[in-house]
Amino acid sequence: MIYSPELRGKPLAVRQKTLVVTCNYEARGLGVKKATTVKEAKETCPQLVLVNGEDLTKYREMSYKVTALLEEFTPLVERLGLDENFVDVTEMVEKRLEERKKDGFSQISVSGHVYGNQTVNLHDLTHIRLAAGSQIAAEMRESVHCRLGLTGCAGIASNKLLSKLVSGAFRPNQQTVLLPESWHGLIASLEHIRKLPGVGYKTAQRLAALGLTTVCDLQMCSAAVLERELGVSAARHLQKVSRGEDDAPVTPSGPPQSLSDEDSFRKCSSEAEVKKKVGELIGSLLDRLYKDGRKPHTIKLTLRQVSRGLSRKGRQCPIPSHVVQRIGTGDSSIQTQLVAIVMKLFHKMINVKVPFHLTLLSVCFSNLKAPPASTKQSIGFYLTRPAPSHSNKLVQKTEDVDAEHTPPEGRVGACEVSPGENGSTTEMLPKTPEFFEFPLRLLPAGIDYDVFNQLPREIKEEILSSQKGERNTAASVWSQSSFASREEQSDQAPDPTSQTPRHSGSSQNICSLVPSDIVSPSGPSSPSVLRPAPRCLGPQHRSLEATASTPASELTCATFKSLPLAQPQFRQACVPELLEQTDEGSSHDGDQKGGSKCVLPSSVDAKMFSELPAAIQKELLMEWESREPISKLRVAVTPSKLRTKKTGGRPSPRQSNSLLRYFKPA
DNA sequence: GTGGTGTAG
DNA sequence: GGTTCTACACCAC
Repeated sequence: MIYSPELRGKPLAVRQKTLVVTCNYEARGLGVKKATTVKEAKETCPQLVLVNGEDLTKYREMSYKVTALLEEFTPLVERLGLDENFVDVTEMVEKRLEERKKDGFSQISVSGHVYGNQTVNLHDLTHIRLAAGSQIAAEMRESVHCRLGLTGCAGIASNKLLSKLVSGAFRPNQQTVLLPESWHGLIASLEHIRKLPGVGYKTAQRLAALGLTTVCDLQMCSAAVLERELGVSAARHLQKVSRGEDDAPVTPSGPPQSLSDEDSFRKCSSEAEVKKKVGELIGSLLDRLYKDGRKPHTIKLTLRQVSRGLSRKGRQCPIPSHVVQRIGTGDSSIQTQLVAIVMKLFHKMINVKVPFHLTLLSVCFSNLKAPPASTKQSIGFYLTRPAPSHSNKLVQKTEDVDAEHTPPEGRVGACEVSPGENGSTTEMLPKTPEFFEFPLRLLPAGIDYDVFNQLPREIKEEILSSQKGERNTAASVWSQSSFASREEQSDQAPDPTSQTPRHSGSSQNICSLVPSDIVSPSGPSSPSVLRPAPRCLGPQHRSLEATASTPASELTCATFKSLPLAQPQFRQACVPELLEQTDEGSSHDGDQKGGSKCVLPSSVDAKMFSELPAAIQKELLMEWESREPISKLRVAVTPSKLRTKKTGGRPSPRQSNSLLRYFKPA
């Protein structure tokens, strides 16, 4: 939608091969369902517009922008797939309540729906917390809408499970709070056990074999029976889930732990074909690794054979250190070397002297580590040449790494973990690569990697140093909140039965933010002008759903779900309008193609601005356009401890940067 | 660490 | 209940 606004209002589906993987509300209204075949979907809805969604690059990039934006509010953001995030807003809520204690919380009210239409008791501190959480969720949704042009739902509740379940109660682009008294009604509204998070097809089958098909069945089932079938751990977990209990913390996701690429096909039965396909997969992965900035130390090949049905098998091995070193340097031989390694793995699984028939190949890089400082590349590399395109098989000669170079200290948020409240661990997390190897997702929201890489060094440094020391927040055990994701639930939640709330721990505030679907419905489509983002848009143009839910005695937040469709074009498309919309400061004639007027903020040095690359000019205009409404939403995060379950932990958050400073007249 | 399975979006 | 592209968690070894 963002890329192709002319499609707005039309039934649209995203396909991968022969499958419809998702569709917009217009398509759903005409009977199209997810996970059906393209053929069926076309029969159901002949006017259905199909777009190819096999390449996830744009979705992934937009997805990380949403996560990064939410991380500006708090670092406690956990990703769930590409379009959902849990956000623990407990601390934010506490801070807000502290600030408003004086006036008796008179400004606190619920934003959005209350699940089951339950009455909010503003004398009940738990209700007040959840209400505050809902206001925060609304601000997050607004920010995502303004800055990224996405709409979505959110659910606010006291744990991740409930916030996720309640986030889909009202859709699209709405949010719902779950008060503790209504948890049972929400759980009971799930018509089938399969709707419980964590219960997939296989588990549902096993449970059905025990005669369990509803959540109520699960609640009533004897622990012994369940444990015999699923094992103690899974059984206990499942029974807790069936009671709305979830004590899992919101664990900041950080960058992905692995990067993989796969392709499925009808038939691949020769070694040469395999080698070719593997080369393509590795090529695109090298591009992603390059942007990521980390280096993989393990590689894995997975394949699917017709003879073995749908099951896959794989082999992995460490990547030799001399090969690791060359990854990301633009070394043109690296692809060949990696293909050779993967082909060895292939031969471990397949005897090529016997006919074989593959239907899928997947390559996965894992054990990703930040490169040692000595492998840094010179800044000239980034300023003078485009990133090597391995997938296009361009041969790029890389300059040699500058072994002497030392990264600027603390530039990008080397994240240091101080002892927890209990005095436990002190762990030094790895520092991120240097600024010119800046991982995409560590950039401030709203700044594109490619554009960033074109910036002069001083500006890069300023952007990065302005983030220094801004992150690191404690996830206190007793208070967490999350934003949950969208759910495949009916548009209207059934009337819940009020029950005694279940507590899973101490108070938590969790928001899940789930960017909603592809496009927005009602807006008139403008033919030649792409509709830009944020505050230029009325609510009718895009949809953003945010939900907040509160379980038992805690505060939880909501989930955002969105379906990012293409971003770059969106940004570019924004520019023409933004040029006319900027209302602050003096104006200068822009040198944009078409001679459109460009109005710059008064503090900007027009000459310096005009000397910047066009892409950067556009980026800055976007930034200025979005700055004002954003700033008032930003919530300060108290520096503190950050607990992560993952090894790497991550340096931190982004903050919009004051690029404006660079354009002040001397 | 490795390999397989299950889940989720 | 097999269909796509990822990513991750868990379990056994």
